[in-house]
Amino acid sequence: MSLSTGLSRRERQIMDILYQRGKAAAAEVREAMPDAPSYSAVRAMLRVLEDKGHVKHQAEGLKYVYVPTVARDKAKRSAVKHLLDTFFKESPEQVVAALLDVSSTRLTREELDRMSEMIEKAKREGK
Amino acid sequence: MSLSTGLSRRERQIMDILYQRGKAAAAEVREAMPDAPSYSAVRAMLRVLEDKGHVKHQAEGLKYVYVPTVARDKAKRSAVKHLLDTFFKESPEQVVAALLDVSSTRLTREELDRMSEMIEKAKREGK
DNA sequence: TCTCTAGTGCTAATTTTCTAGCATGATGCT
DNA sequence: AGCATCATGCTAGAAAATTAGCACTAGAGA
Repeated sequence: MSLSTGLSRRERQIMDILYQRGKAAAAEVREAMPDAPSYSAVRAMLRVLEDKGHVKHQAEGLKYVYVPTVARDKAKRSAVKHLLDTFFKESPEQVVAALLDVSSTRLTREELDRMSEMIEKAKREGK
Repeated sequence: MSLSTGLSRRERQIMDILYQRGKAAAAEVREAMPDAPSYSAVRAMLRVLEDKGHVKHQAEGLKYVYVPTVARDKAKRSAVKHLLDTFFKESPEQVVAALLDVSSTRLTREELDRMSEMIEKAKREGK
């Protein structure tokens, strides 16, 4: 089942954090969670996620570090798809508007240039 | 609490559907749900969502039609923000790459042009 | 060595989510 | 009128998620 519809509330929070950071130990995950529950609770949920196959762990030094099993890229793609389906079905180009809107202060000239270039490339290829 | 982190699995599914369609009756919501549960179950969840303040209902003809309380625009914006935080923190321009990738077949020349135009505008203004 | 700290595994119990089912009222048809 | 259909409100119970707590091990320092 898809990440966006198959996970419980807490599980989703945890997966989001793991995708943000790439990997994280239980304590780290806990700190990043909204309304953080107990450390035990977080560990238990990580174990459940591991049972379900959504994360795996590696021993790193003395502690466990958790990593999503489905590659960041794949998850990213399906997140974008889900966003499109939910909010931008009629007008995908509006994603760009939203992007400019949400992160206006952060976008540098270089980033904007790279965006232009990608679109120009798509035009050339699509033609 | 934010839509993306505050809702249970089923509640989130329902909200997604309502945002997709703008509004929907219980039966409609049910049909659109993955692993659709019983009709009663859906109605119960809509009631809970209404208690929590996430949706409201209007009588339309004989039946109830449910609508999200937070405006589509606001929800859209926060969904984009969440996507950025989770997957595109370092390189927001990659959203465009993902967009082109995911929906490559669907994008028309006109849509690409509009995207270009938005970016050019941002460049002019940001300069 | 003894003790403190920081990890782990496990489990029981609470809370929330999720579900089905029943009773009721309105509409439309024969 | 009598009946089928489709809507609603409500509630009890099952299932899943969420949580805390206890027992244990390894390493560091006095």
